[in-house]
Amino acid sequence: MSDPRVISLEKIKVACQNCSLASFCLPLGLKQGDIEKLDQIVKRSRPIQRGEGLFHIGEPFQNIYAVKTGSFKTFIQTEDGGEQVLGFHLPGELIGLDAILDNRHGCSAKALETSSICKIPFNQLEVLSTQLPSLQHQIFRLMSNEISKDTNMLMLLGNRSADERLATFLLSLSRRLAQRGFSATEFNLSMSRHDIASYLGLAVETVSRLFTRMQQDGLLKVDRKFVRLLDMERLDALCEKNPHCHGKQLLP
Amino acid sequence: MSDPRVISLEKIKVACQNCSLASFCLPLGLKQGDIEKLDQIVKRSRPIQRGEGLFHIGEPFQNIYAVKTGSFKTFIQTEDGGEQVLGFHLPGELIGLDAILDNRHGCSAKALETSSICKIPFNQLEVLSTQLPSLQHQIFRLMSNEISKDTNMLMLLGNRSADERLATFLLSLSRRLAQRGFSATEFNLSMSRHDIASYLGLAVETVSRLFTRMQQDGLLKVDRKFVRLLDMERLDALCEKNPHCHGKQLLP
DNA sequence: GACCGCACTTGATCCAGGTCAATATTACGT
DNA sequence: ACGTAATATTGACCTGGATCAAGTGCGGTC
Repeated sequence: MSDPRVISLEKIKVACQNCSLASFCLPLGLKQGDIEKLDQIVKRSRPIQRGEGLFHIGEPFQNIYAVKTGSFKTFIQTEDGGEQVLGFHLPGELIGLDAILDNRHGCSAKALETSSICKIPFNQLEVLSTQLPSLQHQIFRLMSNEISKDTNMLMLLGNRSADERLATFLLSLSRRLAQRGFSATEFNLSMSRHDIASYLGLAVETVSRLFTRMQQDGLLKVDRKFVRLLDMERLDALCEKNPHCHGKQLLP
Repeated sequence: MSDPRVISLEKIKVACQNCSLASFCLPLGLKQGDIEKLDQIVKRSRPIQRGEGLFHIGEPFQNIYAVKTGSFKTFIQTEDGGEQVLGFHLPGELIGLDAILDNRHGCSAKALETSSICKIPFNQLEVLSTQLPSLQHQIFRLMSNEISKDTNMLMLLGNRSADERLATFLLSLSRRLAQRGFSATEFNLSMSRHDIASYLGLAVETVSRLFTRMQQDGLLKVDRKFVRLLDMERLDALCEKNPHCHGKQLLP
């Protein structure tokens, strides 16, 4: 119908009503009419290039962000010039929830690839959520999820070996991608080895060695950014062998 | 006036209005009348003995808890019989916020000493907070605080040495106790060495050795559970030397 | 297509902190 | 007061993963 060379503005302006991520994101649990009200305060932005920042630590807090496409990392700069990566954010996940308390961002966020985002002015969201109990409930749920995600991460960093950490990380990505309709066994890592290492509390060299060793062991195949998980069984075993989490999985 | 041998029921039934913790806890920012409404859904409990559990991982989520006196730890049992400690909770801090998402507790909580708590049915709190915007706001703030607390912990576990971790932990305790009107330099550790080690991702032996080494270095004095911080300067230096957090301090 | 720069890999070495084992100290029940 | 169990300290040793130091290969530029 339309010329495929022309970028459709419709695609950028997808409303919450039609968004495929609605079932992970703020609209979950809302009635049709309520989604429309939410939709009116959401600002959809032009694409964000790889490496471009979303907000910087210390900046005043105005908006929370929902990833629409692509991926982001949140991080804190260390004084020696390094970065501590705090999290990776896939479509449907919210960024900025840690800033409510002191009205200032507690970390920085930047795009790992060309991405797009929905921007939601938090004070408007707060007002709206007093009017829509199910919206309030969903915000509570998402914040609660953020908290349990972090505590899982604590478990990971607190008492797991390097290979267990990497396996857990890969399976977490796999699961989140699968939820969003992508392949659970083949995907591209949008983040660098450095980012992965920092996130998992390891050295880059260790991550690199682990990838090659896991490949030798037939657990996976890795080529640059591209990963194919071959033996989910044994990868799972690496993750589950430790904590007795009553069916909980580590990492979101 | 009253017989001192008789335990005053008044003391147990302190209402939010008179509670000294109101400035950390849910009532912060509420008008007098609104505090009274909050007060009506809060259930105050009999004292809880050391070692007694508050809730157990996997149990259905009904209430959130605010520590009134004493202290608690939250933790997850590992299958080898050990525990991973997720956090310590002082008066005015909330427990259970991670359970909202899947309506089940994601960790267990138990008292570290004889303690008392306020129990708040979460669904009633949710209803009330749609009516009281400032209550909703305070819940958002407290949850946000929980998130940034955890991300700070990630930084700590991700890239800090053992002595930096212990120093950070001690100063965090010190600051939180001072906020609550206790001494910043002298206090009792209600948790065991084991708990501290688990929380900081270290071995018990390491924690023990660190205490003695820090004592030799004149940083502090430790006798069993009792700690006196002697050289705040150098303890601070141990914490701040690493991350460039724009004035943020690690740990709550 | 040749040069450059950066991300990644691989190898060699080292050490912080874990593990194992032997006391020491305290808390607690009888 | 005593015995037992839990908790904490101390010492000796070992190892996982950090650090240091070369390579290697890919993507971008002119």
